[in-house]
Amino acid sequence: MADPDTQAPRLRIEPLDVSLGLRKQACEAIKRAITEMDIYGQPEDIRLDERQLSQDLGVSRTPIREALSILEQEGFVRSVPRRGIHVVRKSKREIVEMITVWAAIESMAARLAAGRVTASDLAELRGFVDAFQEDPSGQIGEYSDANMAFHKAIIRLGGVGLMASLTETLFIHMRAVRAVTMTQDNRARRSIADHREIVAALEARDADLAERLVREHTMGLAAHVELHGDFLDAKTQEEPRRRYA
Amino acid sequence: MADPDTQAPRLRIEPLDVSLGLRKQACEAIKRAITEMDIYGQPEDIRLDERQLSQDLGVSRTPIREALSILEQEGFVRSVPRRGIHVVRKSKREIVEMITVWAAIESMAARLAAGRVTASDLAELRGFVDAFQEDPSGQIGEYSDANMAFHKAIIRLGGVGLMASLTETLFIHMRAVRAVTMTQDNRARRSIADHREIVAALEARDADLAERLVREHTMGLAAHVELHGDFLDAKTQEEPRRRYA
DNA sequence: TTGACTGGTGTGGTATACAAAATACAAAAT
DNA sequence: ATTTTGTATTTTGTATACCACACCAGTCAA
Repeated sequence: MADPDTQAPRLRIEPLDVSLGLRKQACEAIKRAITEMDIYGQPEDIRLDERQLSQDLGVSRTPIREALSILEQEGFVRSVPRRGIHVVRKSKREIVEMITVWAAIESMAARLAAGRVTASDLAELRGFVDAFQEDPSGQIGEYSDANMAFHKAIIRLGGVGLMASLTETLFIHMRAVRAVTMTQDNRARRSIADHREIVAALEARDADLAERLVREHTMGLAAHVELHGDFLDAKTQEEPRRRYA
Repeated sequence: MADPDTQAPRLRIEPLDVSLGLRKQACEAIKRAITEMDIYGQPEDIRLDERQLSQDLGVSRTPIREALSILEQEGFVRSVPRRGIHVVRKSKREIVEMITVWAAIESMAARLAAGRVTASDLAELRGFVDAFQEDPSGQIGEYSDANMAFHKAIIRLGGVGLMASLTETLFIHMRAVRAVTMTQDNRARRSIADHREIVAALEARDADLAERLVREHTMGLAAHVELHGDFLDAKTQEEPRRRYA
């Protein structure tokens, strides 16, 4: 009798989301605005004005600040006391580190998934690769989405929810990078081939192989960024000179 | 007199920590209080009162709330709108998931470290294991610290800073668990043996072996918690009955 | 002309006040 | 006696006002 929802058929009333936190809404809105903006496009760093945001979103500064706190903790913005809040521009090194962590997590997920995948799981994975020809150069945008979905699926199939939530943030940060790297060096084409191998390894329930393939696949991206990702650091804008230090 | 710091070499005055963000201080203070408290000791969930905290710490509610936002994002507390803020009690499953992610990250770190470690790094690692006899049962407390330091060192030697910051939070969460599991099943003794093997693998620059050993070592802890960690879920306190659904 | 100082302005940090919501308690009715 | 409902209290969420500090520009002096 502990769960009133299952004991009798009653009105199915979903809790109205209006009380689901005004700060979360602000957080989502700002995060969306940040991710949709091409951070690495313009060289000057983007500054966020709390008062501007508050009157843009129609709420007071308080929820804005709480949202920005969360965003800072997630690494999207950086707040220097009394100096303002800036959208962070990840350095090449930071991107490479994020990819490395991603590789660590997803390869472990692949290992775990090898002992758990069902036939329908495998079918789903194949759907992400078979929808494209050997050379998806003509449909980079679509393939980028399918690629993302493939990797997310691997992580999900590992069965460890924490992996999914941790990589969520990593993926968002790398959104801007993926679009560029995908077009370079025939990466999309190689990516498909790698993915096919990974699915095969999972189908064979070969945990060691699946882990190795995923790791090498993703670390390949890391190496690629290490080599060709200098555009990330290129236009490093110097701070306008700080009074201290 | 606008720029006192660069004008002349004078007293090395570090900026008053009060200006270094009052919210960070509150965050640290609350986090410390949480980690030092034995969460799994008493069955009822610990509720945090904003006003109580604000007058305990001598600041207003605003920085407290921002600190709690961060702590929630880090998974230490959970804030249900209009219902209060509670210290989270990790379930067995969540602990196992955290250990799994830890294993993923640290095994990758070990792989990377195998190609980077210097002689002094190895000496440092040996210091953490050689300080104890084969059976450190008599000094569980000290060994637990050394054990933690060993794993942190592995991650640090991987050279990926992001790994260190990500696992930092994981380690804090598992603090309470480690103390218990360490005494069970001769784990401390086995732990030392495993660590010696890991150091040997790193010394041999065997990346595959180092990765595997670290993974199996840590996943062994996961399996152990899976088996014997029921005390985590045992006293699951029911909420005092909510008016809605 | 150039340097420093000094005010002004704008921004973020903090505190407080107010409103909304949920729980607890009590009273009344069945 | 128990349950339900209304009220009061507690507590969170939001808004606003104020303050401190950083930057900037203008001015004065060397």
